Amino acid sequence: MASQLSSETSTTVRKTLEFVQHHRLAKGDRLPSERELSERFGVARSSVREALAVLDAMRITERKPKSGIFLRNAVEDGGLDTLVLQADLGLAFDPQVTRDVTEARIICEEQALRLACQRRTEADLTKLRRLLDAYAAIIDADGNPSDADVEFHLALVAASQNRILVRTLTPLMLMSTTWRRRYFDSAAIRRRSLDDHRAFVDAVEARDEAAAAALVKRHVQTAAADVRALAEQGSATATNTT
Amino acid sequence: MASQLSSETSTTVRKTLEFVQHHRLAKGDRLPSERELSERFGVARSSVREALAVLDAMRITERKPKSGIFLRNAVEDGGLDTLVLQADLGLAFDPQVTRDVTEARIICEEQALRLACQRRTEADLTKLRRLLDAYAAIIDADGNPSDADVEFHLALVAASQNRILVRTLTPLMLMSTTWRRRYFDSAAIRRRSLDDHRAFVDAVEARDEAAAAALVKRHVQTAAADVRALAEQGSATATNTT
DNA sequence: CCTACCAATCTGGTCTGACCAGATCAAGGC
DNA sequence: GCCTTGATCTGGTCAGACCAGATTGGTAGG
Repeated sequence: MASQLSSETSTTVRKTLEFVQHHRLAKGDRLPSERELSERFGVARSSVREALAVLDAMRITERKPKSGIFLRNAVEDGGLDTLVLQADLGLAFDPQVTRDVTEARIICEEQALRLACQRRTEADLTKLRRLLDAYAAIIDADGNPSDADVEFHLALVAASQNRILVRTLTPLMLMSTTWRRRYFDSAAIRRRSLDDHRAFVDAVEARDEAAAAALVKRHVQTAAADVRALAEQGSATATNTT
Repeated sequence: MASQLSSETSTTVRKTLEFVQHHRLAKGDRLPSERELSERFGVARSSVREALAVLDAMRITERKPKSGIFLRNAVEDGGLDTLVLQADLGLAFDPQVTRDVTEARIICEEQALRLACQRRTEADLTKLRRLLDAYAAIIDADGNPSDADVEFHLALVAASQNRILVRTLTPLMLMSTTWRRRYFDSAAIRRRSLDDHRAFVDAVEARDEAAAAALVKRHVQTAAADVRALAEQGSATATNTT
């Protein structure tokens, strides 16, 4: 969640998170008052309050009436939405986080694919083929397929007929793909990714659970390793991707 | 996420969701203007705007400047946070949703427990034993252990050393437990739940993956079945739990 | 010197009203 | 009938105000 908020609210959320990180605030610490934040950020208190409502809803902060604003979870310890928000904002990540995301994605996607093999409908297959074509069209036009990649993976999971799994994997996918946007710069990788996707659909169509499970494991792990290599390479010159 | 928002914001969020449901609004539909909502709900526009900021962040609505407020996802199609929010607000649920949540929980918790068997530390075991005692104390005092239940399950998952899995399961746990609050009214169920929890810790300590996996599957499925029975029983008199 | 109490101050919660600029739409001119 | 145009509506943002409870610092009493 938490993309494309109104500009002012979005920037205020960002500034607040940066404030927390910069001042090394931890769980339970108190933030400056709304009035001070509004002055510090150069926006009206109402704008600060909108940002705080978002942070509150994300369980990052807690506003105690007549008392103050307290950190509920450190930014590093927030919910998945917080992480997606951080990825959107281009903030840096603990390498451990990317490893955990990869592991979680493999767990959920593998089981989802197994279910998909059992339950996929003809409509699912049709949709997947269509997304496959769209994906191919994008890379033929030399575009960045990161959004199409998310859409495809989620459609694959949706074939499990479990909408909760889709919603669970959505933030994980969004995070990975934010990181992978640069990664898709390589034409070879785009092509390999498309081949993998085709193999997914074939396995699901053939109801071959074992093949699907093995494929997704390799696909995600390979991609994650490539991203990690790219990140380490990049971190020689820059600490984060802002 | 999205519990314990400030009272006004929370109720306004609720009213807005109810408005959407009541008027059968679908994706892309337009909501009344902020000014009209504020009048309709009897609160100031600033309060409406705070609620809309939350709904925006949850990707439920989209505010197009100078144009209007549009539904991005139908309430039924929102993210996990939306569902947790709905559960918090006591709104009704599609039975399919509870089934999907159960399935997703089993998938994630089973794999998390397997990892926990491999990676659990002494500190994890100490914490789990402590939570077990706290749980026992609560049911001895005839209290409702739903919060302790969430805490225990999440600690169990945390022993997998994968923080993303914890965050992924958090909303699923929160949802289940909101539903299960009534369910814990039965002393027999509270006792059985405690026994299950003890067995979890024993299996993780013994690093017995197969036992842990089987246990969690049975535990979650049994609980879900009981809740479903309770819900069907309750729905004879009331459609939802408001 | 320490404690207990009280008032000034600070804080979040909420409301009112205002201005801006772009989107929308209906009325009027061609 | 089509296009222009201006009134109107919308979200975005701001300033300032009041409330009531939490906090706190200083003072009076022990």
